[in-house]
Amino acid sequence: MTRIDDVARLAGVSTATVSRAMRGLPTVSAATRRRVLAAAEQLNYEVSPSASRLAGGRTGTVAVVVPRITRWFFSTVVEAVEEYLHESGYDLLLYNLGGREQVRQRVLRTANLHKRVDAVMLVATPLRPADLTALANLDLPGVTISSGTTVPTWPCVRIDDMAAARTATRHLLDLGHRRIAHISGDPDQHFVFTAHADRRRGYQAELRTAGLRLDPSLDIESSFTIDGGTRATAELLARGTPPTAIVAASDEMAMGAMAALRDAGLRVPQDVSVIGIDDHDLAGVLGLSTVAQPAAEQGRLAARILLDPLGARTLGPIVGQRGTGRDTPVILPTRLVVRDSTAPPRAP
Amino acid sequence: MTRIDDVARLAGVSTATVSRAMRGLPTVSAATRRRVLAAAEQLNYEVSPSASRLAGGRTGTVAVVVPRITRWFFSTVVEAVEEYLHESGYDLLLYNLGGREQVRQRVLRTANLHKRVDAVMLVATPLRPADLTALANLDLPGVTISSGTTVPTWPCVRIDDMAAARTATRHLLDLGHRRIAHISGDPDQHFVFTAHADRRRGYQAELRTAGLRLDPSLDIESSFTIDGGTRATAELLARGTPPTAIVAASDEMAMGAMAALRDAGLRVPQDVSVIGIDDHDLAGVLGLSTVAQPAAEQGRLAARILLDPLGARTLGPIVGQRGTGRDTPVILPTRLVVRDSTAPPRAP
DNA sequence: CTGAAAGCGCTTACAG
DNA sequence: CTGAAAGCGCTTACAG
Repeated sequence: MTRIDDVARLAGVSTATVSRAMRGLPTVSAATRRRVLAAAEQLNYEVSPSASRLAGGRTGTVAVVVPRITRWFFSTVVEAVEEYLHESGYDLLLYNLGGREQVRQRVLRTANLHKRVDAVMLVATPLRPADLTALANLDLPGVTISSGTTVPTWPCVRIDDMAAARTATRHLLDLGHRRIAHISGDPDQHFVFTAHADRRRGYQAELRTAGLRLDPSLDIESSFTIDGGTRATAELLARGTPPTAIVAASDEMAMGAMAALRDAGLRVPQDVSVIGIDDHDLAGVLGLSTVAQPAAEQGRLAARILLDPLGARTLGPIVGQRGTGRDTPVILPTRLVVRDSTAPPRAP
Repeated sequence: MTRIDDVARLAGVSTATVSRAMRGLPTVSAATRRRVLAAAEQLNYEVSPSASRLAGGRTGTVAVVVPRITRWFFSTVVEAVEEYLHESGYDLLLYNLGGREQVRQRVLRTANLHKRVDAVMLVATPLRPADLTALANLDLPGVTISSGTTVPTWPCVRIDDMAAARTATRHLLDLGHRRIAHISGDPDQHFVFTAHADRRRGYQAELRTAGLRLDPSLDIESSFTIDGGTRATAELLARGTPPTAIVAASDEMAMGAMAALRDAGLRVPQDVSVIGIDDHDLAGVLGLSTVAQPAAEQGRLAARILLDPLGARTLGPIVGQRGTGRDTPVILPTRLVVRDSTAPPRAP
């Protein structure tokens, strides 16, 4: 395997100069740089990451932490982040928490990360208060996606969860619904994660604005998954008169709800309207109305915010960015997408 | 940050002994090991990966290459692989090809990988013949998942694609269908990737076994996605009398087909039956009949086959494994799952 | 079973 | 703009 001194010899310079030229440092004359690059090319030389990391203290690697890569939001974010990182010359170390407490510990506790990566991205990762301080003390650049996760000194990219839920609820109100249920995630008291709470507040606020009373029996907590949607809806139906419409806190929950309604012999939207939040890849196939959130764009933007201060060769401005997210979160817009799962309630 | 000599000093041994003790080498006395581990614990010491890699030549990292992490099969495989790798002490470097030719080049061409990882896993990655030889010459352990990708010297884990398609087709025949269409992936002549070809052969073989003539107008090539399924089905319907049933080469294609049928005013299964292959997370919600393949298990198994020869602390035998995949592929079983998208054809 | 010493292949002050 | 030399923090023969 060719090493730096092979290139140095061929180019007739020192290894220090090769090192500088390869990294594009400005302190190398154009002619020398050309000679070095030609020699590297000719020898098919590639810098050894291990040696470079040990000597330089930088890893060229970013850790991306997601709860479950199999869910739409996370795989979509990771796809966008992977592209941005690789185009910027960074590697992506994937950590999929998958609900394993040990993994959370290992990943989030200090020592593990700061020797393997230059920066950390946390995607909608429920954190314990202790994790928060541990991360803030990590002395590593970081960024979070989604309001659920906020590390004191890290910038954050997200949507306005409360507004998204308000939009969904208002759509149903506009159609004439008055008996509107809400199914959302299950707030684990051990974790700091506010996305579902914000969505719930949006649903409630919009009903209040419309002058409606909140009916607690129409507001169900479950988990943020297809199966959670199914269970929440079954519970809802078991409680008596069904609502005429359901706001689900995610598209996956909405899909679970549609399945539960079908199993109960209720038609969507004739008997019950359903709306989600996300714009999942399959929302179109299912005819699911939803409030779309830009998952890939949140990923790209977060990647850029993370890499910029590292002096990475980042990829130009991103459309729609307002602010850097460093002091205040960057909030990306959502938008209502009406399909076939929502319609006016039947005349009584 | 504590280094190896801090630990050595505290434990009263040399750094060589600390190194050996930390890695669990057998050439350390129990008493010494205990002393070293206690010192490391006390100092909160963690080996520097960069230094360890440079000195030892091992990276403790595996590259996992997928075409698109957002698709069901790939995210499910990656989730299982991530768990196995991390439990075995390995890091996972994610490469999402995403159809970008440059990325394929960068990832698959020699120099890039062999300095950053100890091994490579390729998941259903269409390869050019030139890539195949490049990888075989990489001198790096590797494993592939799915018959689409076969690197000469690498073991392979997959299902029997032809048998899966036969099972799907036979189910429709058993229900009484005779006019059965097939929609599958688009074979790109530049790539070596045989999964769709194998599934097509299974469909055709089963029809022939039933004594039916093949009707080329019922066999459509499209892409392996939701959208591909929609387009293929629209094309099918545009060709005249619709079939009474469709075999889709993947669940995502089947979902696209269901959407296209609905848009055309045809009901599933009353007018047209649809069956897929996969058992996608959402197949249940959609009531989609399918031939299930064990994605997570293929991932786990491939990870194990990859790590075993590296002397990794692997995690015991995996149920259902037959052979090591080194000489002949490991073939995992599929099974028919009947839901609501398949039914007998209507009486004419 | 343990240690002294060389070496892995770079980057970085420092000096010029 | 360029080079000589030290050093990054480990692992690995080698010797005992």
